[in-house]
Amino acid sequence: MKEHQFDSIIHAPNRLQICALIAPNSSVEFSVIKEQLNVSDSVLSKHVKTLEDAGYIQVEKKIANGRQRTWLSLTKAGRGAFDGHVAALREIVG
Amino acid sequence: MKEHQFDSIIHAPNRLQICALIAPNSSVEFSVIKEQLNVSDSVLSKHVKTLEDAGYIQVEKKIANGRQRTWLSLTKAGRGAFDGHVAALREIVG
DNA sequence: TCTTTATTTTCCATCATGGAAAGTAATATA
DNA sequence: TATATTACTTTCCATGATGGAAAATAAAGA
Repeated sequence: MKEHQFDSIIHAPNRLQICALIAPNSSVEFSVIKEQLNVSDSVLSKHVKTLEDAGYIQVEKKIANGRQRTWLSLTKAGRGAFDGHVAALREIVG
Repeated sequence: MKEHQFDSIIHAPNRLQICALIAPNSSVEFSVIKEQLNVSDSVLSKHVKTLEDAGYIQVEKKIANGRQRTWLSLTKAGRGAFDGHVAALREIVG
């Protein structure tokens, strides 16, 4: 059963981009996404939290050579929701 | 020079669908769109006004056998903005 | 211990969106 | 002609989304 479910959590412009940036990778750094989206820390942090609360992304803090960095990855549910949303968009716009 | 401009006026779920429903046609009836989107009169009317104010759609009242009906069509600017937005989405989601 | 780095959370203001109800304009009906 | 009906439109109101700035927090380094 293929999903083609429009998902308003994912549809929000910044969150669509966040998911799209993570999707091709296993995980992406917070700071990298922030730079790509060109948004403030607080804004990105809030969108990340929204996606995390939805169970769509997983947040991991890794400490590599003294620096703490936050890595984001799509959960299985998140990947499914993203793919489903993209499918829904394709269905809408043809 | 092709446009691939993300357009937040068009991105809103209902308006994306409104544009997508009109796009393949020269014009579509208000009531048909309302039925497809399953929204109230007032909601559709307001989204139509938003798109009209943006210069994206043209609203025409036609009176056919006694009944007034409103027909919606994309303006040239609207079609360009819609195509551009779809292109932007494709660029984002790959 | 005091900083610095990397977020996170709070505060605040604005905008978007939606439903319900009232308003409008153009007929149709009694 | 008065009233009703159809097809939206606009207003009112309430809620939720979004963003920036600034304060708060946590972990590691000097």
